Amino acid sequence: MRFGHHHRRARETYHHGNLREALIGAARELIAERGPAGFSFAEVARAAGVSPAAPYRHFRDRNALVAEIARRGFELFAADLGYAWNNCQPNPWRALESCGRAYLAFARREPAYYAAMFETGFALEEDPALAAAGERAFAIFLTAAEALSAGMPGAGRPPARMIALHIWTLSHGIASLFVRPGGGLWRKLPMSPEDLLEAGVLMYLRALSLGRDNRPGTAEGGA
Amino acid sequence: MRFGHHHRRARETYHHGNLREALIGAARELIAERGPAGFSFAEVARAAGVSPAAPYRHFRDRNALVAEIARRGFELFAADLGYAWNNCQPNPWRALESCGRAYLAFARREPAYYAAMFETGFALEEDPALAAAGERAFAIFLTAAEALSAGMPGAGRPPARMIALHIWTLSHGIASLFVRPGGGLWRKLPMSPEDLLEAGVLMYLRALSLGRDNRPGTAEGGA
DNA sequence: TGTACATCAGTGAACGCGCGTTCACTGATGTAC
DNA sequence: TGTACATCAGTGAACGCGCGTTCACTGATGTAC
Repeated sequence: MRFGHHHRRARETYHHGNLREALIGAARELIAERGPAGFSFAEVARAAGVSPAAPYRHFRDRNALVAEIARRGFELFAADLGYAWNNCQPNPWRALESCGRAYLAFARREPAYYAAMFETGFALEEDPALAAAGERAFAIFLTAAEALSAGMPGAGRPPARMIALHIWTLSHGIASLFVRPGGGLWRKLPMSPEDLLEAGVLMYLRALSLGRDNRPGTAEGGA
Repeated sequence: MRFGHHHRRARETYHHGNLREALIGAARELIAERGPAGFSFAEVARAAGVSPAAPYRHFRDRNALVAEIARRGFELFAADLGYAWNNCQPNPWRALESCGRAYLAFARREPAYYAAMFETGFALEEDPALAAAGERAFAIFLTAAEALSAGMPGAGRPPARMIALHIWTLSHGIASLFVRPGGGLWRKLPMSPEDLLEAGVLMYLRALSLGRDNRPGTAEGGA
């Protein structure tokens, strides 16, 4: 416990000293390269320069390792979103849109975390720590939506939770299809994902600033 | 070529007679159960009751099989969307929203196709047939958006392609997070995915039926 | 400051297993005559 | 209608490989005295 609890340089000594972190780092690189299903437990041990039995001292199995990465991803994501929200500055709708942009930025900047969080098909509900971290991230969107909602005309306004869900899911759809390389089917997007998102959020919020009376389709004889 | 080209009952004979289809069927079941990465080429052969070498007569490798399933998925998806659009009846915005609903319905009804299409992390741009099938599906959204756009006030109206992208990505985000079991982190959704989507589309189209002057944030002193 | 000891992170050898892929083969099918 | 033949879908045995997991072990660390 003197200074850092272990040698910094690690390796060269029998004990690694920081294997848990090294495993997570190696797994992140492998996920970024080949996706969350693209590597084995043995491989991540090899990448960390350690025997195939060593990881069992730190993670029950491969899934536990990926789940831990997803958990950290959500923590980091929540921090990013909090920063983007920026205490509701300069105004509520800019702050909310900024959260959407942070979603895209995160998908671009942290492909490994993003993949672990959203592309594993996990039974996430069974991991309370992971679910809680996810909740914390979503809570930022909710806070932003509440701040926005508070200054809007009441009639026909959806609940803040729904507003948060709309912006979240729109951001998620754009990130999944146009930011992540896997969704790269749609390369011919005639604008940046950020512009697509901004335009969508702008439209959405424009409607939000109105009462309920203005239904679409009126001009076309909507049912 | 007399009637069906081969025996119906198949097996019991040396030649399978319809192995290609049988492999696709077996793979679809395995994907639905365990995800697009959750089975081996040998396993799908076993499921089809055939030796592990047999699939090589029909697919170059596992990826080619999954790609073929994705391709068929997009064809089926395009058909569903066409049906949902229903020739712009009863009116343009209902028709477009109906396409969004079809997106959710497809994700729910065809988990295997959906997973093969969107959850493989494929290098899809390298498979022209697959890319073309994806384009055909998106084209329905585009047609629906164009029909809608044609009857709207021109000022501040985004291009039809952008409208189509907004509804597509919103539908995709909701389907990925709330319809697919893997996204099941968010089980506490206080409404059905369909209602969430409908509300979002409604908001969006409400803004669409206005001119550009009504910017959000006006009441809050938007920048 | 020095020694004995408990702890536990990492070792390396071992196991059985299923996978991907190849190969020469076999036998059912359809067709030419 | 019958026979010979070309085709090619499916066989099954074989290969080397890496994986997941276990186990008794080893040796570095920190601590009690």
